[in-house]
Amino acid sequence: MKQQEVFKALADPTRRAILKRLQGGALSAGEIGAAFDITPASLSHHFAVLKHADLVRTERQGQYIVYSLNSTVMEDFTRMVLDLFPSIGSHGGKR
Amino acid sequence: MKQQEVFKALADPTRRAILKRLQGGALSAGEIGAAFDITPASLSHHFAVLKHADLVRTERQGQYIVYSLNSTVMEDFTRMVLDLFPSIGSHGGKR
DNA sequence: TCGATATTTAGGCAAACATCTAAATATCGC
DNA sequence: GCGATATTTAGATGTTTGCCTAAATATCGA
Repeated sequence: MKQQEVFKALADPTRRAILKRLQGGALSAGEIGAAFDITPASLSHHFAVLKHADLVRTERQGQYIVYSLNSTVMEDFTRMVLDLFPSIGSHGGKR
Repeated sequence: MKQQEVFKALADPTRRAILKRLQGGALSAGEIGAAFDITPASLSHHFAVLKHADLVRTERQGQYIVYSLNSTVMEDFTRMVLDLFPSIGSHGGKR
């Protein structure tokens, strides 16, 4: 995991909201963008950051490009946070 | 918890290293800074960011200013990450 | 193939950020 | 109180970030 890239990616509220939206399942760039008041170009920039951090995956489906979460990196990140903040480490555990 | 402030604070590797160092217990600004190759002024800036995010507490002890972790906010943050990335948590529900 | 739709890339700009030096503030030991 | 030590504040500088508009690329449907 590119730890630094992941932290930087998560530092922006729009990108966190994108990840939240993707929790319900894969969505095209346009479907994601409908919830945000920024231009498609700016959205695309955010997608690039998330992709560079390996937090999302893309797949072209015809006319659309579909984004989905990369749960592997997200799990790695969660574990890393638990390591940085071990006070809560007993919480829940792994599955 | 000031969620955005916490994410921004954690986006910098020096600040994450500071938090790591504090896991062993409270340390003065100088003791923390000994591990980093930046000026005391820059260190102080990082402390200010961490403090603004409520991740650390300060207490003057005579000549020194002693920093310690604020475990409450760190636990809140960890829970929030588990909520953002529910795949690993045992309690993915909202709060 | 043409025109419409979806998305990214390129280029530019203002705001935010990390760092530095210099100066200010606070406390200690003498 | 004075000088030394510890830390913060102020001001400046170069870099990064996030957003925009305009243009490019890819795919679809007729």
